[in-house]
Formats: sequence, structure tokens, C-alpha cells
Amino acid sequence: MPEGHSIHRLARQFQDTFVGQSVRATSPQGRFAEGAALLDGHVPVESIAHGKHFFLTFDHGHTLNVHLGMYGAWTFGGDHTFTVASSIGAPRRIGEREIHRESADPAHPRPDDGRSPSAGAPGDAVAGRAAAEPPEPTPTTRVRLVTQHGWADLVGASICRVLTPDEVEQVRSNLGPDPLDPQADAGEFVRRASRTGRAIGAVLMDQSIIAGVGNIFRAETLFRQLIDPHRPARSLSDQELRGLWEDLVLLMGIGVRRGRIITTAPEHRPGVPEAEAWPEHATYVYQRQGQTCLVCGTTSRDGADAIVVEEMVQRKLYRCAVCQA
DNA sequence: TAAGGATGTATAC
DNA sequence: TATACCTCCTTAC
Repeated sequence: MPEGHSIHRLARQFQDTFVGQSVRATSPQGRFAEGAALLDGHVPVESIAHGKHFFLTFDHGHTLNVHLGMYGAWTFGGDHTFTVASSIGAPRRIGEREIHRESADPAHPRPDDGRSPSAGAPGDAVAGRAAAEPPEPTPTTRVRLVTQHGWADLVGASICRVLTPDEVEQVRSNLGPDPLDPQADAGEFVRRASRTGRAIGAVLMDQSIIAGVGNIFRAETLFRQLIDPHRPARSLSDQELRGLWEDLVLLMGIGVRRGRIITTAPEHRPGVPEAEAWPEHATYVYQRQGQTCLVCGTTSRDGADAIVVEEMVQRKLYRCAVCQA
């Protein structure tokens, strides 16, 4: 799934374009028909992200709770008052790029970037035409929310449900502090992490210890902090754990602002002023196994790759065996 | 055209 | 630890 920064962007998008507007809610696919009926005709009053969970609370107290899982994605479109028409979800490309259509103005259509697969794909719906009205739903459109000025379609989510206030609290109580929450308590992360003997590489993926970190941020922050992912979390000093937290605050904040994950410092992208053009330089270790480490310059040592990939907790774990020894 | 994989997590054994 | 969920893009044939 998109990691936490994408969900925070999503929450901001809903805050800007849906909160305060009466919403027509439907489930073209049918799998969310009951939930849509509960929300139809109501007005969103608050849009929140906690880790990878999205909560949209309506004027009658019900909350739409969406978790995008591995494949979920939202697509947006709207008229000129609907500021950002974009797709937020699983882009399935290195670097976590969202599909942007900054303007729905037919006079200034965005050129096709050559990778848009086919009509009806996320992002295409609003290309080059006024998009106050949504396109024909596909057989996978789980939810469609429409206001006077725009629309949002959801496909592929692993969780899509309507919760009561108590149920929202219950879900949130199972989530650890979120580095993207200005009110979050770093000490709480340190306390929770230092209680476990599990590998720090696994602990960073545990949403009850720290919320919003996914496979890319885990690999990248452990590299940047020069920590071997296999070390038991308990063996890390408070300073090391705080270092991870502070680095995640920084990296995830960049992700929110830029809509992509970029973890490399400019000095580690020699001759590459804009990381956008070089997805292979946006991360230090994620999906860079066998390539030359951007920091230590090692490609292989004693016949083995410097940047290696292995499995940890059923996910691919990337690290530089030289830097993170 | 088919197979495989992906930023995730819940559930069962 | 393995599988199911569920979508679609990339790579292989």
C-alpha cells in the first residue's frame, strides 16, 4: 500500500475538497452498498489520517474508515474549484509517484506521460476535460463520493467500512504514534520498541508500535541511521530509537510535501539535481540490490552484493551489508 | 497473453 | 509460517 504519507495527503485532499459539502455516496461495485447508504446525503466534517488508516467523519457521527491495503487507490476529479485532481494509492512504480492532473481545464490538458495504461485508469478520467462529473464506474469501483464540485472513486481497498465513534477509538487505540502527527509522542515509540526483543526491522513495520511506516521507509531509515535491521529492538539505545523516529518525521514529511518518497540527500545523487527524473536515485537501498551503494560506493565485496535483499516478516528487506554491518 | 509482483494486514494452522 | 484478500502494472513468453 501507499505508506503513511500518502494517507495524510489523502486526508488533506478530502479536507480541502469534501469537508463541508453534501455528499452523494454510492457503491457501483455493490460491495459497499450498505455503508454507502449510511453516508449518502450527509456532510463530512473531519478528515483524519492515523498511520495508514483514513477516517472521514460525517455530520451524523458516522465515520468512513478506509485502509488501502496493498492495492487500494482513490481517484479524484472536479471542476475548477476542485483544486487537485489526482490519484492517491498504489502507483506500483519505484519512488511512489502519484498521477497528477493539476488542471482539468480543457484548454491546458496535461500531456500524457506515456505510461498511462488505458482509458479509465486512475488519473485518466480527468485528463483534458472538465471533470465535474465522474466517468463511468468500472466493475471494481467500491465507493463513489460525489459533491457539487467533484468526485472521488475508491478501488481495491482492504478495509472500507462505516464506524461509530467508539469503534473509531478502538481502531485508533491499536495504532502506535504516527511520525506525521505533530502531537505524537516520540517517547511512546521508544518505550514500545525497547520492550521487545524482535528485530528492529520487524518492529518498524508493527503498526501498534509506530503507525504509518511501510516497507520503503523501514529500509531507508535503517540505512540512513546505519542500523542493521536484524538487531533486536531492545538492543538499540534510546538515542538510536529517537534517531529513527526523528528521521522518519523528516522523511515522511518530505513524502507528504512532494507526493513521493525521496530519501537520498542531494550529495548522494551526483549530478542529479532533481530526483524526479531518476527514480533509481530516490532511495538508498529499496529495490537497489546489486547496485552500487550511493554512500560507501561498494558494489560487491568478496563476490557478494553490497546491497542485498532478503525476507523479513514476509516482506522484502533491503540493506547495505557494508554500511549497516 | 500470462504470470508475477507490489508501498499491507488479517486469519488460520 | 502460509495463505487469502484483491487490483493492476511490469515483465516474460
